[in-house]
Amino acid sequence: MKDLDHCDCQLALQELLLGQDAAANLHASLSREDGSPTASHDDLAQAIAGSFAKALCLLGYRDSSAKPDGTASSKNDGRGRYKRRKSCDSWSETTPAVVDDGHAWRKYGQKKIQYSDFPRSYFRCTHKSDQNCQAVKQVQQISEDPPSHRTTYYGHHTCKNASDPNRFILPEEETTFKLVYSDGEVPRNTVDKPSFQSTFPTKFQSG
DNA sequence: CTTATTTGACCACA
DNA sequence: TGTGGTCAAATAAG
Repeated sequence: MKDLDHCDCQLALQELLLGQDAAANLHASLSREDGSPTASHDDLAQAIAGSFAKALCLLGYRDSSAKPDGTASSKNDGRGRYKRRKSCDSWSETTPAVVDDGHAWRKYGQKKIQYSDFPRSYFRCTHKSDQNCQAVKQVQQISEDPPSHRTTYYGHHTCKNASDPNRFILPEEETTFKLVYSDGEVPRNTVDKPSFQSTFPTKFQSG
């Protein structure tokens, strides 16, 4: 069990709630198989699995496959100055297909990984320069026959264009299932120390 | 034109 | 020195 700070707990709670929400969507979608479904069952199931995986990772019950560093080296000369900063800011999820998480990503690299048959792609937030959003992710195919892709996220979005994480709920269903956050806005975009303590659990008031 | 992707070079670290 | 993460020029797409 790792040390949990407030940020971890709140993010984990978010993910659990999102998973619950996605499960509700899936249930609704399954129980109305006469009409055209608004979201594929696969996507919803992936959303559920992803949310619980993130939550478990945040709570320290899963390895987030993090890199052991924390150094921010600097050299004014050339390229390649990089490195992630905190291992606890990363999590990964594995899905049969690459899913759109609702954020605007821009690919900035691709590498062949030694013990992997498939290359790894590197993405950063499109708003890295506009809004100094530090979110990056890596996507790598793991297997082909049972299609499997692993997406590893580093850092969270701080850009305002970040669409809500309930994106897998299509607009038609949104009015029915949308999570309502404290102020109608997801409190995820405070980088390190968000200061909402009591606002978060006030959702899901049936009314 | 602007914006995104491809791709090899560059760099830090083990 | 090998590996993997990032940069940026060239290229593609809108």
